[in-house]
Amino acid sequence: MSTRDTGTEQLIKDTAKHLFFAEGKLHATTQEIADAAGVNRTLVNYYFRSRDILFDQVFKEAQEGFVCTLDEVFESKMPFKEKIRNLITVFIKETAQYPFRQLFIITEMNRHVEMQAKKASPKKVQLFMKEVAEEMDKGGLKKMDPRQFILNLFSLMAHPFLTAPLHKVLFGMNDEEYATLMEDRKQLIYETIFP
Amino acid sequence: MSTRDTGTEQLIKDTAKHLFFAEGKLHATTQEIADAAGVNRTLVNYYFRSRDILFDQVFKEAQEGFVCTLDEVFESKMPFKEKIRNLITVFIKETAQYPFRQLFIITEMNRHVEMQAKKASPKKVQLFMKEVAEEMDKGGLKKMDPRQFILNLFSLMAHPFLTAPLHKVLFGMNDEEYATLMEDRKQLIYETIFP
DNA sequence: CTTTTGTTTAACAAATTTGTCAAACTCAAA
DNA sequence: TTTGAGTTTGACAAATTTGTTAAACAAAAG
Repeated sequence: MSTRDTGTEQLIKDTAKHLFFAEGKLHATTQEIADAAGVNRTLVNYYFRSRDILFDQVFKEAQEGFVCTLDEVFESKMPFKEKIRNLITVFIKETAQYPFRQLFIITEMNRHVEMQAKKASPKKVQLFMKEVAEEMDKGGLKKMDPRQFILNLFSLMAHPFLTAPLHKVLFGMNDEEYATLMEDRKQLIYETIFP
Repeated sequence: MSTRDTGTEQLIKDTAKHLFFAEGKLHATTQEIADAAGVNRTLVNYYFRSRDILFDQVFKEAQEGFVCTLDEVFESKMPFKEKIRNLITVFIKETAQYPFRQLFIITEMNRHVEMQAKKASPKKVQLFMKEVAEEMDKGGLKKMDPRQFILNLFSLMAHPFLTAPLHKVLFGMNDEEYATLMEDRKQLIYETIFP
């Protein structure tokens, strides 16, 4: 079966990603996705057979995209501090665009409990943890369990985006003001990690 | 209408909270809630009229419970550092029990966009921000936008619980090991905040 | 014991969401 | 222009989830 590529398949997938990751509509219906994409709902079935398959594809790509982005940073050969600064920049840029992507990954992991076991590709994580540990030995970093360091780093980067609606209310800020606050965090996180 | 109080109404509500906040089943169906509670599904309608009303009640109580817990800490008269240490202890204890509560609040806020405006009771937040600013002036705290400090604090406390399933896989840890890691974080967060 | 009132249950109806199918359509190739 | 493969659409069927009703049940009141 050849294809004419009207771009519809990609449009549906992109729209789904936008609803899930950017707007946080974690359980959007096929009708909502189709409406947002401006196409007939049936096309979701035509291109993806079922809602679940669309979800699975989006989920898979989300996970891969996330991992890829991080791998590029992790694998680059540069001094530790540079690498972290780079990570912060890249991560915050990505998260600003898709603040709910991790959330989606997490809630989907909750639904498919069975797959929690297999995925584990901890090699690169192990490698990064080793790098962190070495930096601690060198004295460039406060000594602690490297996993705690990683948790700190990702918490500081990701959480303010997840909780944006909450904090906008609490702080009485509009979208633009909050975006500025997030931009300022890049430097701040760096300074918090490296006092 | 008087009541005989068989405890069923409370049981349903508690079960819903457990599914939502502890297990992260953010969009559990009434049947799933009833099953988990071991009661007939119809009772959900008998006691709460509709699924939405149950959701709203649970959401409201979640929000109030969360705010109450924090208020007690914020309003206590004690030195700043003590207050923070107290906050960390209380918050982590609560979050360990209900790791997805904030998540629920956030995703529900996304659904009812209209109510984002009204809720704002920023008085206590303002007060706490002022307290943070004073502590910075005194030199007990690195100078920064108080909002950033608050974001840091809550990110460090909350996010590792939200992302627990993800990090258990990445670090290859079981539930117990991860719980220990979380317990250790209390002290670590304190030291990160007050270098 | 009977009645009354509140609770629980099962069967049914309504609403929502998803999946299927055939017909209509579009565009490139023959 | 005609054909044909892929695409889009609307109508319909199936599945899932929610809401309603009447009858069965349980416990306190009379």
